[in-house]
Order: sequence, then structure tokens, then C-alpha cells
Amino acid sequence: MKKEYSETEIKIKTAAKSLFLEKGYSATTTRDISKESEINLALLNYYFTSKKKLFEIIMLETFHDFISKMVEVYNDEKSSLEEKLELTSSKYIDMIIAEPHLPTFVVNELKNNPSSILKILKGQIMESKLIDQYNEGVKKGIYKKIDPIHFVTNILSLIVFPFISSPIIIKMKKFNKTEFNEMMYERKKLIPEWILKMIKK
Amino acid sequence: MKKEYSETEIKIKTAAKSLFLEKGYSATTTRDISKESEINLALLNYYFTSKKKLFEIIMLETFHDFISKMVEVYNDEKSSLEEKLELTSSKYIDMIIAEPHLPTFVVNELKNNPSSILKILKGQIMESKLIDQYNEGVKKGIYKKIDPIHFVTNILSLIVFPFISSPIIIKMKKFNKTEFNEMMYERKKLIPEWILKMIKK
DNA sequence: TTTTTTATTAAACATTTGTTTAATTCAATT
DNA sequence: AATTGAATTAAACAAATGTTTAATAAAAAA
Repeated sequence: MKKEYSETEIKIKTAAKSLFLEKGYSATTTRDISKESEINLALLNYYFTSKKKLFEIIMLETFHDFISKMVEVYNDEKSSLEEKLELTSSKYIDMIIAEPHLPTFVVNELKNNPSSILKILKGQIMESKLIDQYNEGVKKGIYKKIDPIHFVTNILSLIVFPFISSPIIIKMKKFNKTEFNEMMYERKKLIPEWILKMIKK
Repeated sequence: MKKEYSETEIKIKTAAKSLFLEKGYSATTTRDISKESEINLALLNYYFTSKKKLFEIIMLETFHDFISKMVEVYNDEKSSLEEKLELTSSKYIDMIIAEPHLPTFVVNELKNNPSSILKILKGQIMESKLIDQYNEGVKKGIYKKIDPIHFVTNILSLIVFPFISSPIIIKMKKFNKTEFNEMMYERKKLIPEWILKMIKK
């Protein structure tokens, strides 16, 4: 049962999310939020009690979206392991291109406040269909017998890390942002191929 | 010509570095620093003019270390591409285990202040010996012809990202920190193997 | 030793920041 | 139309924060 938010609450949340994602918790002031959302300063506390509470709501929602998008694909019954790789790669790259501040935001909150975020993350990933399929492949002797945590970690690493280090990449290659995005579109195809090579015997 | 720092300056810098790395710029107060370094609050401004200036000094030094360790290996004349991969993997994993807050710190500063950091990073990576060796392999038909930026990106991704997402990994696998580090030691060997598989035809 | 410079300290200052208060406007209900 | 409760506002408050001041202590130079 989700809470129904009024128009002003949504204005506040939208502005706050944008600012928290861009500048982080400490660097964002309540006056920033009130200005960006064009609401009176006092309304922030009127509706959300405190800056901290507001932040927690936004952080949980954001992280929930982030995880559920992944779990959805990982648990799909119909698709093969290869297809899951392609879908993950494609979906995630699109998602982060649409919201480029997301990875650093998640990374920071993981560091500052792991417990509250990680409540959302149960056995959902390591007990997913994708891991079953991986283990089957191992049993069949197609895939190398390595702890599947490496498999999962590598997928995320190859997808997410380039965004996090995009300023370095842009500098090294003298890219503009569009060219960087094109590089990431290229990776949609490459990453699944690479991952398969890594796990195959 | 490096500046010679007095004992008190070093005390301040050490405490400040530790705090900036752990909590970031905005969440670290000058009083935090004065307390941690056991110096009088006014000495911070006496020696370093402002919190911001102090931060910039620390950030540049830190980032310089981070890059130069990489460049050193990448430009080694004697070692093969395979050996460079092994050295990089091993050195970087050790370095980050010794200073776990480093990756998120660098990532955040890349985002907040890319220009000042990136001055340090010239053509050093894309014109390194490692890239030459990669291109040679392509010419010989051993390696696939893909923009070497992917090659470089993948190395860093597989090494650094797992640290950044360590809270997730620890949660998913019910690891303690030692077990997580053991997983990273395992990766010292695995990453060079994976990278080779990814680039080979 | 005396003088001058440097280092250190406690206190104060000016802003900034999160939050609250009290008054006012607006909308719905009676 | 009158009343009630919710929404909005400007102003104020208290605590935190970066920085400065002016006095003192310590060290170096004369």
C-alpha cells in the first residue's frame, strides 16, 4: 500500500530527489529544495518532518527501483541465460543514461547507510533464475566452476563502472557526452559476449 | 619541488585526509578535523587558509597517487601484456584493501570537480606501453579489433567496482569483511584470465 | 639578554542551516 | 453565511560552521 502524495508533496520530492542525486545529502540544503520546488521552506517540515526523513523516503524509493529492475530480469522464467544477459545490459545502460547520477548516489548511500538500503535486498539475486541457469551450465560442464558471486559482480561491474568513471573516459578519449553514450550503446552488445567468454570453459 | 610540511601541518593533513575519505567534503567539519588531529581550530586556517584549500591539496595528492600507480605498471618496458594485467590487478587490489574508502572518494570528486582532478591525467594511459602491446596483438590477429578504451575500462571495472559495491556483495553472500577480502584476492588471478579471454579472438 | 618572528590558543564573529512558531489564506463542511 | 480544519507564509530561533581577531607562548635572530 503506497502512500498517496499531494501535488505539493510531489513537487518537494521531485526537487529533492534531483538535488540529492546531484549533490548528495550533506551538500543539499532545505533552502535549495524549497527554491527548486518553489514551495515555502516550512512546508518541507510540515509534510516530511525533517530533511533526514525526506531523504530516507527518496533513497528507499530510488534504491527499490534500482534493484527491482534487475531482479525482474533475473527471475524471468522464459528467457535463457544469454537472453538475460542481453536484457540486463540493455535495460541498465538505458536506465543510467536517463539518470546519470544514479550510480554515484547508490554507491554513496551504500557506504553511508548500508543497513537501511540493504533491507530491500533479500535473497532476491543469489536465488534468482539466472543463478540457477548458471549452476546448471556448470553441472553440464559448459561453464567453469566458479562462485556465482563473481558472475553477478562482473555483470554489474562492466555495466555500471564505466558510468561512474565517465569523466576519466571522456577526458582520455576527448569524447563529448554523446560520444560517451555511443560507447555505452556499443557495450550493450559487447558485455553479454564478454561475460559468456568469461564463464565458458 | 614538493612543499616541506611541518609536524602540525602533517597532523592536520593526515586527519583531514582520513575524514574527507570517509565522510566526504561537505560532511566533514573543520572542528572534526581539529579534534581528530588534536590541533587548535584556528591552525587549520593559519596553515591552509581555508577548508576548501586544504581539501584541494589532499584531493590532488590522493588522485596523483592513484593514477601514478597505474601508469607506472602500464608503461613498464620489460613486461608482457599478460604480466601487466597480473601486476595491475594485484597492486590495485592490495592498494584498495589498504585504503577502502579510496574508490568512492575518487568517484565523488570526479563527479563534483572533474576539471581540477583531470589535469593530472594527460595522455598517460591511452598512450601507454600496454595500449601499444594491445594494438600489436590486434595487428597480429591475436586480439579482436575493438577500441582499446573498452580494454582499459574493463580492467578498472573488474578491479574497482566490487569494492564500491562491497556492502551488496557482503549482504548477498553473508560475508564478513575478511571473507570479502579473500574474494578479492581470488580475483587477482581471475581478472587477468578474464580480460585475456575477452580480448582474444 | 633582548628583540623579533613564528606558532598556538580561546574567544568572538558572521553566515548558514534545519526547524518551529504564529499568523493568514484557502477549501471544505455545516 | 458561518465554522472548522488544512495549507501556506513570513519571520524568528537555536545550533552549527567556516573564519578571524587579539592575546599569549615558544622559538629564532639580534
